[in-house]
Amino acid sequence: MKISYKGDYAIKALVLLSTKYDPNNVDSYCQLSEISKTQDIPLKFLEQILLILRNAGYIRSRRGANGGYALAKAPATITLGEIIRLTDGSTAPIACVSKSCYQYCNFEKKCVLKPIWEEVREKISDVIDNITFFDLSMKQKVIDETVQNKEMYFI
Amino acid sequence: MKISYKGDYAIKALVLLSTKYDPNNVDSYCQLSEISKTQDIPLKFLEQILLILRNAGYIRSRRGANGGYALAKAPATITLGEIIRLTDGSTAPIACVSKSCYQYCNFEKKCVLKPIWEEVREKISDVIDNITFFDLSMKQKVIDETVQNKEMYFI
DNA sequence: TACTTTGTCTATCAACATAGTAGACAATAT
DNA sequence: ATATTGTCTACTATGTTGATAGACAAAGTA
Repeated sequence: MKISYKGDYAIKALVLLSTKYDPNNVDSYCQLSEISKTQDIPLKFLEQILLILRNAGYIRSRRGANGGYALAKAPATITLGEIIRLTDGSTAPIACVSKSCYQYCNFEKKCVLKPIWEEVREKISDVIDNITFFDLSMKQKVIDETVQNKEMYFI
Repeated sequence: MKISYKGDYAIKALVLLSTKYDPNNVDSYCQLSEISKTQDIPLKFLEQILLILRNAGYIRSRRGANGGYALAKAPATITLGEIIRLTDGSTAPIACVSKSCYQYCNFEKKCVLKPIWEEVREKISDVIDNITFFDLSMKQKVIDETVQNKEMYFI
């Protein structure tokens, strides 16, 4: 599994939206330009990525003044793994052991490698499918507070 | 970590050479054409891959009639991980957590993702760095015998 | 010696993926 | 009306992958 810039950017955008997630305030949107600036993501590239996330139902958007993007579902219901698969495709090391993009291979039944690739696939899934954007947003908030405190010492 | 055809072919060639490894018979070489046919690898592509393996010291070769390739070291001393890194580069999910191809990232010190990518990297290494071509060749021999026995039942 | 067999090395190439950029358009708020 | 903000499609530069081609070098054999 390699994380592309597209995937990395998608995750960072979702982490930001997760820290701002508030089901009681449905009219709060985070703008493209803000995400682009704070996460250091090329604006027009980010635009395309947010479109993918919106079309997949993870975020919703509003046009016009005071428009922007917001999470469409609770952060705890979105796993890191599903976002990676959405933006970067299969997380398996090779197509013959992929659940999402399986491709048949002639060697399959007498292959010494297949069980190994399956093990790698499972180990990766164990990590990324058990982390939600709620987990990430909580950790991000802690980091943000720590950085803010450190900066205050300099005043 | 994605295994490319190049990596897959390199591993399959080395598994074959490992099953034929015999330190007592230094004059036994396995020919390019045989590896190509039995492993279903395009001959000219395989040639380039074997060149990489030879230049890295994993195999040795002999030209001319009865020439070919043979392992240059004991299968037990070659891990799956080092061959993957040789042919496909870093096995880390992202450059900022790669040991072999590390690249600095501005976010590093306040990144919620880095520890996760490190965990993924470690889980992958746990698998591929603890498997040697001796292990693979032993399993391959068992498979070959089983397949042969099955075929004999049809006679 | 001449010839066949086998590996060596470098160049080239088509197809695809990645990481963007550009610009016309649509909706919303004031 | 107008400014603001997201939408959508097209395009492009660059690199990687998975090969293919062909001239060359060495080793064995008649």
